[in-house]
This record gives sequence, structure tokens and C-alpha cells, in this order.
Amino acid sequence: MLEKTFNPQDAEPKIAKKWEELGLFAAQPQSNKPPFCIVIPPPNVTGVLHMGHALNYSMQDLLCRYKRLKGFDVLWQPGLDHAGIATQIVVERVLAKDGISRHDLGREKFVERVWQWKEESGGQIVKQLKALGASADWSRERFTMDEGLSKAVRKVFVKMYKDGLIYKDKRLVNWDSKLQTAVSDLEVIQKETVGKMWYMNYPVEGMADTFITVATTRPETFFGDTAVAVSAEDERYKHLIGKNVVLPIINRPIPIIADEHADPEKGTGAVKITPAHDFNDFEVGKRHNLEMINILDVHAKLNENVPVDFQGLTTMEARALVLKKIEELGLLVKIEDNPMTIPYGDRTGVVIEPYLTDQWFVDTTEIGRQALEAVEQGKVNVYPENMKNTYYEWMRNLQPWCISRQLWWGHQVPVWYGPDGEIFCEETEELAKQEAKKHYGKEVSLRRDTDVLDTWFSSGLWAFSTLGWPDAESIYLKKYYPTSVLVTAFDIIFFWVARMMMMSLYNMKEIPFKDICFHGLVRDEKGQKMSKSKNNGIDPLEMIRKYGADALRMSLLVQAGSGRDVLIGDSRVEAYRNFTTKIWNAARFAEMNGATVAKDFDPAKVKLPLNAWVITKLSEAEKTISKAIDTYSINEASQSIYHFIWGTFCDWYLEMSKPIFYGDNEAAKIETRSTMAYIFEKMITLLHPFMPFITEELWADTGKRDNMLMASIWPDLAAFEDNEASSKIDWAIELIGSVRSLRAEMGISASAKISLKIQDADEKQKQLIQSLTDVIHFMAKIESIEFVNEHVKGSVSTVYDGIIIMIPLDGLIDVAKEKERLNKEMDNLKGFIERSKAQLANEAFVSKAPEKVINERKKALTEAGENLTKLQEAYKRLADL
RNA sequence: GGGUGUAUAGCUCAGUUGGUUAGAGCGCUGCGUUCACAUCGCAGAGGUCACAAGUUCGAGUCUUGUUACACCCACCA
Repeated sequence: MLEKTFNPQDAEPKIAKKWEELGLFAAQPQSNKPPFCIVIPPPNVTGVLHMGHALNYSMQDLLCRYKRLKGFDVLWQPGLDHAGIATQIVVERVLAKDGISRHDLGREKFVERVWQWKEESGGQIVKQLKALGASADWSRERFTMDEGLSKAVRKVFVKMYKDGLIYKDKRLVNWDSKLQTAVSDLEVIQKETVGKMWYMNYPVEGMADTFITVATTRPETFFGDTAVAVSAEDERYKHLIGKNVVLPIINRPIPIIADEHADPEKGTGAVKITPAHDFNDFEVGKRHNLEMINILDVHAKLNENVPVDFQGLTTMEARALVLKKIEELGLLVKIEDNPMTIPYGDRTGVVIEPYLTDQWFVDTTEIGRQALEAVEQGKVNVYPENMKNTYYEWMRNLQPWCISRQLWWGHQVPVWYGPDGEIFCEETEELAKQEAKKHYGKEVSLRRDTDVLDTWFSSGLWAFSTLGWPDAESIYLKKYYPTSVLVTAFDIIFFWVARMMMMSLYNMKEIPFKDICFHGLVRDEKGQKMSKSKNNGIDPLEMIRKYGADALRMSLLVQAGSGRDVLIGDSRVEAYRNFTTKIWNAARFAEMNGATVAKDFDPAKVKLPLNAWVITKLSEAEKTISKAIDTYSINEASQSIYHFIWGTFCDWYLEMSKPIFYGDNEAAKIETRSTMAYIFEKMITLLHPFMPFITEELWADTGKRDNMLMASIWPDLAAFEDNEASSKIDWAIELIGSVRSLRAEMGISASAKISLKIQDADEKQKQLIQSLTDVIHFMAKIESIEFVNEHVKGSVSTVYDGIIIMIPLDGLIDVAKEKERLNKEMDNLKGFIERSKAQLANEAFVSKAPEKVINERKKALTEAGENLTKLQEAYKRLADL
């Protein structure tokens, strides 16, 4: 006998352990099963499981389990990302508690410390993933910094360098002054603020009392000004082009130039040019060969290129002082409020400065074009399709990708410099030395570039590096690449998806995955983004503790589709915990009634309409579920199995089986026991990818089986098409619904047994009702059914499929209430008939609408007419009372 | 400024190629429950499908416009 309830806290860890011990998660590259492969979006080594992960990995696990049941050889390739910036920040924070900075340790010691930290507390998330039920091949876990993957990184870098796709350049980059590193455009968050615009006068050299007014939001950068630009067409300033203005305070003359960047409509039409601290000005500077004066140091404080009393000030301090001095000189014209956006680092939250440094870049022109074309040409399918547009838009406006970071934790750039600065880019120091020897004709000492690579550079290789590349003979690479599908949230489409496309097409000459399935973000129950500041975060582990992993998974999966956002909260997870209880109790019911499959049971040959019906419904559900999963409509698939189990199986099938079990028809009992056990087994198989734990538990508890459900096969129910026996039950369900509704509306107590009088049923309907008498009695709480030829006095009635259904109430009838109810029913019918008639009288409709529609409409009209007549008769009799 | 979505019941959302009287879950109301399940069942109420115009015999569904909201990208002297 099954326990009273399912206890996920005890059962889940045991089951998870068993799966893994039996090696059921492991790929079988040697098998001749068709491959199905997903590479996991690697969580950060610093990460703990959050709801976004829970959704992402639940979806992948669903797909993997589904494909395994369908007979595929599944490789779900797991791993972790070293997450350069994020991890370095975490470890620095740990060290800071002991008052140590990374500079105290030095680079080598610090990196050692990070590795140590990684071994100790990194990878927590893997345990948490297992608790969620994730069936990845854990024996193949990879880490972006492990040896094989690091080798892949070096190899790709060198190849791209030698192909001219990676180059070093002195350019303005986004500078994070807290971490003292460059970051890419994507790592910069723009925030709206209301700032100020200051209008300052710059005196024109050699012309007394003549000024050019420039407007600026950053007065402190004026020490780096090397020109003032105006439009060549601007009448106000035309005559001044070629002359100089003198920068106040420092009295440095700078030229007035004509440049298209100056827009006469904006500001004063004259714009100060600070090439080393503004992206637009940088371009202007290059066009006019202007000097680029860097006025900031790595901490974003003013450096030695400014007067002594400004040196060492922060930009904000410098701004105040500059404005004070300008004002003292009488050159401050006016101040305006100015709405603007300010760039912040996404990890550090400090203001990002445009900063002039040497950095490594990837030229994305060619590989970006390939990545764009692959999607345009449909080599990669995108779900939902509209995400393609987002992808296209970005790919068509690709900028060079800044891949170097001035961090310590990451893949160090495989570049060595000779004494004269000559670059040797090789996979190892040995090779670099050899090349240097060739170059110089003698041994020289080399200096390695200290930069590390953007984390996304190594994640960009993930689809093939985890499968064994650069070992071209890797059986995994051969069998599973390109991978089947990438499941990811759309917020990393540029960071990761686009980079994987580019890097894979460049290296493998082949797409990394055939499908991309984007899902939405997880929000709280009110639809708000989860954030620390709102304190509305929901911990998936907490939910697992409270309700079980199955409940959490299902509550996420029922919403996971079409890139929609997913809402989560206690009440939702609780609802699916209730679902597990429901299934559990259904199993208990089946067990109590002796549901086991008889030896000679053939589901195709069941005789009872009820059993034929449930088999047909299961077959329909299976079709819906498979089709939905195949197109990543996970929500639809989840809802379908949920409704089958709760609605069709529990609410109707199990209920309708009761009169059979309580009756004395032994043959019917035997067939029903078999069918029930059969359906239950198939049903939990269909549910397994969604809720793996409870289904596995029930698989073990409800039958003598020698395998695990996980290693079972997906039911093939194609043979069970809709049939006549099954439609009888559909008809009966409608009939029962009518009776129940009538009872309830007339306020007849749900427990009160009543008799039913039926008029105008034809032979076929009579037979059907008779054959299902027990079921109808039970389901509609009826004591007796009698066929009559005329209306029964003092009864309430309704009409279903041309049959008048009456409940005699022997004088207890509330005539007013019944009149009201009948009136309402008749009004509805009349309205419908009117509309239908009008439509059928419309020549245009009759001549243009498809025949099928017209016939349907005619038939419905006739039926409605008959039903109305019968209702009117009933109403008349009521009046006679 | 460019792009992508969304707008249907109190809430969260379905609604296939246009076709009978627009659906589900939760919530609400009523009724019920001695045996699979109070973690339950049955029934009911509740919607001018954001607004306007158009196409059509017929529009929640297609077109255009308007409004509101959400997200992404870019610019900002």
C-alpha cells in the first residue's frame, strides 16, 4: 500500500542518486541511437541557483528526458564558467574582509587564491542543479579555465591573430575605474538622470571681447580640449574658422575647426573637442589629426596633464573647481538642467569613463556577416521567431569587440613581446621563443602580455570546446556537433548567442546548434523583476524544500513558452505541489481497486465505452504533448498533461469507474482494472520529463518493473484514433453536465438523490442512456431514470440534444425561479436563432461562405429551433400549474 | 531617435489558416463531501476582446492610425 502522501524531501535525493549511479545520465556515443545534444549555458562558478537558472535548466532537462524516452542518445553537456570579472570581484571581497587587496598578494598569488576559492566554494550550483533533477552527464563536467578549454582558447586566439581578425589598437574604450580594466559596450549600463549643461565662454585669440560659447555637460574635461568645432555652414562662426581660442585657466590656444560633428541646431553650435574623453570627439580628433590629451589616470582621477591644484581630484571635485574658476573669470554664461544618460559598469556600478588605452580587438566584420547569414538563410531555427529581428539588428551594426581585460583572473592573452616591442603570438611560450629566435637571430628575453580575455571569448567556444575540440578525432565532437538546441534567456543573445555563432562558424565552418529556444525572465507573482533592492527574490532551493523539485519545475514549465516571462511565487508552486498529491492519490485509488494489467490485455480491444474513451483521450494528449515539445511550446505541453491527469483521468475516468468497481460485473471490473493500470503507466511516462521524481517513485511503487522509468520508452499511441465508443462517453459527459447544472441552478442540494424523467429520446439515445445508467446515476446523483412520453407535471426541465430532461419536484417547485431560468435559456436560444436566420437569409453569406460553414449553421439552427420548441412547451406546462 | 513586444473575466494567461452563443487556472459566491485526494468535488456569477477607422457575407483574429505599458539598441554640446 502506498503511503498517505508523497514526501519529496525524502524521495527526491534518493531517486537522483539512483539515476546517477545507474549511469542513466551518461551519453552513449558508441550506440547507434540518433544523437541529441544540448550544451548547458554554463553557470558562473560563483553562482548559486536562482529562478532564472531553475527555469533554464528545467526546460533543458525536460527536453533531454523527453528525447531519451523517444530513443535518442542524449548528451547534456554540463560545465561552469570562470566568469572573469564576477569571480575576481567576489574573491577580492573575501580578501578585503581580512584587509588584503589583490595588489598585496601580487598576481600569481592572487590567481592561486582564486583557484583555491573555486575548489572550496565554487560549483555549489552543480549540487543544486542535481537537486532540481537535472540529468546532465556529470562525468563530463567542464570548466572554461580547465586545461582542454584553455588550450582551445589559445589555439583560437592565435589562429584569429594570424588571420588578422585579432589586432591591437589604441582606442577609446569603456574604462571601469574600480576594476581598472576595459569593458565591452555590452557591459555598460546607461542610466537616465537629470544633469546640468554649462555654457562657457572661450575667448578668441587676438580679438578683444570676442568669445565662442560652448555648451558642455562635463566641464572638467576641458583640460583635454584640443579644438572647438563648428559647422562650416554656420554663419555665426564661419569667419572664425582657422583662428584659435584660448582655453581659460591654463591659457592654452586651440584651433577652431570646421567639422560635420558640430550641429548648428544643438547647444550653441560650437562644440569643444576632447578626443581622449569622448567617443565622438575621438573621431573628430582622428579626422583633424588633433592631439589627444589624456587627463585621467586609471582611477579616473585627474593626472599630471592638468595644473597642480587639480591633480588627484576626482572628476566631480575637478568639475566644481573648474566651474568656480570659470565663474571667477566671468566666463560662465548660463546653466541649464539637461536630461541625459550616464554610463555605469554593470558589475561595479561606477561611472564608466571613455579612456584611451591599448587593447585587443576582434574584427567582427566577416565573422559577423557569416553569423548573420546563417540565421537569415534558416540554417539555425529561432524560437520564438521574432527574436531573429533583435539578432539581425545587432549583427548588422556590429562594432569591433574589445576582448582584453586588465584583470588577473582569466585566460591570459597568448602574446609575448620582444625587447623592441615585436609581437609573438603563439600557443605556448616555447613556440613564442622559437619564433623570437628566428626573428632576432638569437635568444632574447620575452615579456608576456598581462591582459586576460573577456569571459565571453571562452564561452563563445563552448559548443565545440566542451566536446573535445581541438581534438578533431573526438568521438563526442563527431557525434554531437553541431548540437541540437541552445536553450537560453534572451538577455544574453548578444553576449553569448551571437558570439557562439561567430566563433563556431569561424572555427568549425559549421553552425553551433540547429535550434535556439529563447525563454523569458522569471519574475515574482506580481510580475515585477526580482531584485535585491526590492527584496522580492524567490529562492528556488527554498521552494524545493517546501514543495519539492517536481512542483517547482512544473510551475515554471507551465508558463515557459513563446519567450514569455515567467511568474513565480508560493501560491503557484503550491498549486503544483497539490498536483503531485492529486497524482499520488490517483495511484492510491488505482491500487485500492486492484488496478493491474491483465496478461492478455490489449488496449485496442477494450469493450467498455469508458475504457475506450480514456484510451482515446490519452492518445490525443500524447499527440498534443509531443507536437508542443517538438516546437518548444513547453507551456502547451505542460498544460496538456496537467489537464489530462487532473481533468480527464481523475475527475472523470476515476469517478466513472466507481460504479463499475462497486457493481457486480466481473468482466467489466477486470477490463477496467487493466485499462486503469495501463493508462496510469503511460500517463506517468508522459509526465516524467516534467516531474521526474514523483513519476519515477510511482513507477517503482505501482508495478513490478525491472527498469527505471527514466530509461523506459515514450508510449506510442498512434493506433488509438477517436472511435464511436469513445464519443458515447463524451455525449454522456455533456448530458451529466446538463443535469448537474439544472440541479444546482434550481437549488437542489448536491447530496439529494433525485429521479430523472426523460422525454423525446430516440432509440439510439435510449440505448446509450441505458447502457450508461450506472455511470449517470453515480455522476449526477440520480436514483432512477425513467423514459416518459409526455411532460411530467411539477417538474423542472432542460433540453440536451433534443431530449427533454426533467426533475420532478412534486409541488416543491419554485415556479417563479423556474420561469426565470427557462426564460433565460430561451432568450439565449432565440438570440442565437435570430442571428443564424439573419445570416442564412443574407445572400452574400450564402453565396460566398464555404459550404461547410453554411451546413453547420443550418444544422445548428434546426437543433436550436427544436430545443426552443421543447423549452416553450415546458414553459407552457409550467404556466398551467 | 531606431527596434521588438504586449493590451481578452478581479488576477495570470489561452484563443491555430477570419466562421455557431469568446475559454482555462486562481480568486469570488453557492452547494456538497463516512473512504483516493479538505492538498477535494460540482455548479454559478463575472468580458461593449485598449480606442478609432478600414477590408470582408462575417473580425478577438487581417490592415492602418491612436493611446498606454514593457523590454532592447543607439545618441545626448
